[in-house]
Amino acid sequence: MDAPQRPPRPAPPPPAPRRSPPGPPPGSNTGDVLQQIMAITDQSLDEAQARKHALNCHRMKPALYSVLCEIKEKTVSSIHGIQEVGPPDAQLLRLDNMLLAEGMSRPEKQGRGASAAANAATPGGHPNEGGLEHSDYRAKLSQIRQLYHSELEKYEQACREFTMHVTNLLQEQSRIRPVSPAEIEHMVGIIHGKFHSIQMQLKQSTCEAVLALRARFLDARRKRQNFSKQATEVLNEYFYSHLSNPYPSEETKEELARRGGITVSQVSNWFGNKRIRYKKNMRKFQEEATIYTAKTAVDATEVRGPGRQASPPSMSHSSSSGPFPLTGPGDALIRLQTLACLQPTPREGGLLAQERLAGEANASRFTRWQPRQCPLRRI
DNA sequence: CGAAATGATTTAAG
DNA sequence: CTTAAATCATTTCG
Repeated sequence: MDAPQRPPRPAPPPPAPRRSPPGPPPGSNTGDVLQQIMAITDQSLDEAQARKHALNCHRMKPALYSVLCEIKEKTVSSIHGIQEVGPPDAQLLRLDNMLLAEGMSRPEKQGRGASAAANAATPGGHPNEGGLEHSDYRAKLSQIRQLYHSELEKYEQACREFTMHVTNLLQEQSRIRPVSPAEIEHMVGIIHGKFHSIQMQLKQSTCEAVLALRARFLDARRKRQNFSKQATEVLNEYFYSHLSNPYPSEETKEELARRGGITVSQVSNWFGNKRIRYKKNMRKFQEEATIYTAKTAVDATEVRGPGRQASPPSMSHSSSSGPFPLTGPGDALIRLQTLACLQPTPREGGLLAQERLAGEANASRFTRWQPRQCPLRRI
């Protein structure tokens, strides 16, 4: 069975097509070879090994090898030309950054980054919330992370296996045909590129999942809860006692936030909502206004609580509102505005009333935040 | 259950 | 950045 190397004999015809005695046209030769190659796939491993061995020992092998070398010489330039092109992976970079920021990039550690990000992303977060919601959120985040890493690991292992397989194959083939290490490396690079794109898809979908989760859990609109009585009271108190200029300064906001047990952002939100809604129709707030102005009046005249009124001296008697003691003008203000709204011809009457009031009760800024008449006006 | 109330966000302007 | 205005999503109320 061993066919030791013999000096190449003069010239036997090319590796005769074994299967076609009648001699088909030479063009079908390659087709024949292809067919055989395909057939190898179906053969058992033993057969393949045997065939390989036979091929290795074939007497024509050196000749074939040299021919292949020649062919390669001619095509090597083209191979070089196809050198890997560095794909623009700016997107990948972005995804990586995001995953890193989301605490996704470390395998099985505590979701530290995610938790921090979550806290940072909820400015209006109540101090008490966070326990239950966050555990749920973190559990789901961890689930995503786990899936992500198991998939990643799977892909990486598959990539390694496939790379090794291809490398072995090429090394095996290098006995038959010339295969340079650079070519193997090139092939490995291609394989890695393919797996890289798969990984990118994985990262992208992970990012999407995280974003969806975030949108679902961290959007405070979905988990809104009304303020406590205390907070509402504090806010309304300030609002109606500074009706002429309901724009608390930053320090005042902090004070209100502290007293109401809410955040400064929430105070700002509240005042924004309150101003616009009060302006929208003041009639609705008349009762509330009366209540709170009366309350502040009581607070201002009678020292009810020991600490209650002592701390905010700048708030209790607003210096900007002028000298009126809050209850009288405040009340009158409400009445007048209400009347103005109820006038059949609100345009003139309302403006006149408002201007007269403004003139009487100082408040040059008074008219500023109430530019429009009451929305009763329909034209 | 539907409407009102309400806190938060988005959009646009300064 | 702050704010007015519009809008959203939820909670509360009748």
